[in-house]
Amino acid sequence: MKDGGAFIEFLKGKGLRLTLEREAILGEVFATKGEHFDPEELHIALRQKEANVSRASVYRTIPLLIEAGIIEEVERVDKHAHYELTYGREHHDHMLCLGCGKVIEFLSHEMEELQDRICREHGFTGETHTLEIKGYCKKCAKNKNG
Amino acid sequence: MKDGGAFIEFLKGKGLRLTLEREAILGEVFATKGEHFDPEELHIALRQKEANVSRASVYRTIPLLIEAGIIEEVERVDKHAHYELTYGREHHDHMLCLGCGKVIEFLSHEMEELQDRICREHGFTGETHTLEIKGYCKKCAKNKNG
DNA sequence: TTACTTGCAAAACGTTTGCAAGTGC
DNA sequence: GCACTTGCAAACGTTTTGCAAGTAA
Repeated sequence: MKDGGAFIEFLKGKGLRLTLEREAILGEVFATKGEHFDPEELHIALRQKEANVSRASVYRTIPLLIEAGIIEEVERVDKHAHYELTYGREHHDHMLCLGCGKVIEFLSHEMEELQDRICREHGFTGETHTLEIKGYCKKCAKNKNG
Repeated sequence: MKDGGAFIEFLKGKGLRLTLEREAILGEVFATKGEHFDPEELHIALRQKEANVSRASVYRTIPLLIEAGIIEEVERVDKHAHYELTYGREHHDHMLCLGCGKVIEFLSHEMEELQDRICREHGFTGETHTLEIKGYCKKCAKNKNG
C-alpha cells in the first residue's frame, strides 16, 4: 500500500480513528491496483488474508474512502455497486465490452476540453463526470460477424 | 400517448399479448414526456389513475419497453434504477446538479464524433454510451459562492 | 475515560419469482 | 383452448442499522 497516508490524514481531520479494520480495508483497496471491485469481493479478499473484518465494516468504510478521494463508484452492474481506486491516478473513462465483459480504460484531453466548453455554454460548473461506452471489443466484434 | 404503436408492433413480433396493463403502463410512460422516472413512481401514477396494475407488472414490463427501444435506463440514484422515454427523441446526455437535483439535457455532435474516433482508435465497436456530468447549475453555483 | 468503532443478526430496500387464477387471441 | 399474463405474497441479494461489547486516543 502506497499513499494510504491520504486516508489517515482524512480520518485525523474528521476526528475519526485509525483502526486495524480500516487499515486492512485500505490496504486491500490499494492491492486492487485500479481493478474494479465490489464490496463483497473486498470482504472475501480480507477473509482470505485472515483479516477479521466484517461485511458491515466494509460497507461502513467505503463511503469514507469515497469522501477521502481514494476510490470512486464506477458503475452499477446488476444490483450492486462497483468501485475503483482513483487516488494518484489520472482521470479516465471506460469502454465496456458486452461480449466478454472486458473493461477498457481510456483518456482523452480533447474530451475533457470539450466537456468544459459544453458546461460553460450551459452555465454549469462541472465537478466530475462519468462516460461509459458500451459495445464490443475487437475480438468479440470479429466473432459476432464471423 | 403518441407512437405507442412501436411497442404494439414489438409485442406482435414476439408473439406477446397486448393487455390492458401493458397499455396503461405504456400510456403512463409516454405521459412522462421524457422526464426521468423510477418503477415506484410509475406504479403510484397508475394507481392514481385507478389503473389496477400491480407493482410486479410494472417491473415485468420495463424490460420489454427497453427491448422495444421505448425507454432507456438513465442512471442509478441511491439503490434504484431510473428510466426515461427515449423513443422518437434524439440521443442526449445529462448534467446533474448536486445542489438542487436539476437535470439538464444537452447534445453535442462534436462529442459524438469524438467518441467515434476514440472507439476506432481502440478497435472498439461502440453501440451506446452514457455521459453524466455532475456539478452545480448557475443558480446553485451562485448560492454556493455567495 | 470517553466517544468512536466493531460484529452480529435483524431489518430495510428495491427487485424477482412461484403459483394459481385470469384472459388475449 | 392454449398459452401468455396477472396479482399476490414470499423470496432474493445487497446494503443499512440497533445494540451491546470492544478499543483508539
